Amino acid sequence: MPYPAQIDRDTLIETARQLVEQHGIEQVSLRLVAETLGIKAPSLYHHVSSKNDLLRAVNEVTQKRLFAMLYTAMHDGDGATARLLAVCHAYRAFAHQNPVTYTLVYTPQLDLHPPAAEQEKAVLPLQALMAELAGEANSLTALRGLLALLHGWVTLELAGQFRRGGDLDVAFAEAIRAYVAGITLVLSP
Amino acid sequence: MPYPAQIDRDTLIETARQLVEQHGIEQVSLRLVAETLGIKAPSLYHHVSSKNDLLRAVNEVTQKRLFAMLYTAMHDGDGATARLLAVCHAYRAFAHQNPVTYTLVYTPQLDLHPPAAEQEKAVLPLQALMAELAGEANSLTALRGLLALLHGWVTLELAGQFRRGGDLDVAFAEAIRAYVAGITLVLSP
DNA sequence: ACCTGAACACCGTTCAAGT
DNA sequence: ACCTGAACACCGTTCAAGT
Repeated sequence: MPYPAQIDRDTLIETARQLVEQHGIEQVSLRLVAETLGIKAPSLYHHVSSKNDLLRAVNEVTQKRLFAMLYTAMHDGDGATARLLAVCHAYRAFAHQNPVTYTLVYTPQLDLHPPAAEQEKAVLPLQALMAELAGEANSLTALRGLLALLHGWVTLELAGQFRRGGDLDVAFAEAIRAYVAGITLVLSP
Repeated sequence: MPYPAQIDRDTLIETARQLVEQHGIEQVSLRLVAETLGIKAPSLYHHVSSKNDLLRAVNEVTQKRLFAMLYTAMHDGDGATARLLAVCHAYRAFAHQNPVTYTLVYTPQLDLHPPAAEQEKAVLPLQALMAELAGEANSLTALRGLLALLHGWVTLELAGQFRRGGDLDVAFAEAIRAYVAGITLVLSP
């Protein structure tokens, strides 16, 4: 017979997301998530099919939030280069504000990735911006290199691999500007 | 009284490394590692202090093997640019050949990283190469950007984020050449 | 329809006991 | 000095039983 639902899928996902970001992925068990919601672990299986399914949903949310930030930033400044730099700084800021969940999205070898189709759609406005700098034909390559530089930079930063001093804000801006200058030079339309 | 040691630390680490690479990090339990070595799980604690300690040791080995490959490649070709491109291709090849253990080295949020001092020493010859292109004063920034681009590219590739077609070998080479051209331009001595 | 208690097979880790 | 069996507290997951 009917039973008043105590949680729904979205609050479950959001609770899990916050717990992961706060305590780290290792500390988050289904029992902890359930307890935070005031129910028991087996009940979670009415809303997600497995822990992996839950984490995959968390990653989808993280990715959506990231790209939302990027597209907000994309309207800052005049000209393609200025808008691109704003996007890059927004990207890095997001990773710094969400170190655990950001890392989780792009950690390979665990099939926790959001569906590829989602990712592909989300990235199109950014590719259009690259097309302005490197030409239509080279926009995909230019985009891939940019994403690699952004992701690699913040990941190594978060992994504590950039600890030899220097102003990382300045260095990041320089590395980005070098890459952007390079693609307009090497790949220019 | 004395007891003939059946394993030593190095064979333990190497066995764990191969199991992780073969079966993925999730599938590798201490009981499996022990069984592979013909002993029982509790015995492992005579050689490592915890599973994390073991994985950290595996990561040290992976990092040493990676940089060994890079420095072999560094002697290929004449001129700083050619040698740098050889290093970049060696880096990517290593990641493709060791997808799981490579990923594990640079996965943040789990304190599995090799001691920072090791990393810093290993990277010096590569920094010297960057100094030839971008000048001594900018070599650290240029190095960080290069490592970011390399790590980001292979990670996104391994995470299945570059699935929209195109020749990834060519695109990788172009992205690297764009960055190298950019640093000599923007950061030049 | 949703939630629970009890149970399953696993896990990392500890430790007294064996050789 | 090294290895083992038994045990501990945990984990994800299943399922019959409750409302």
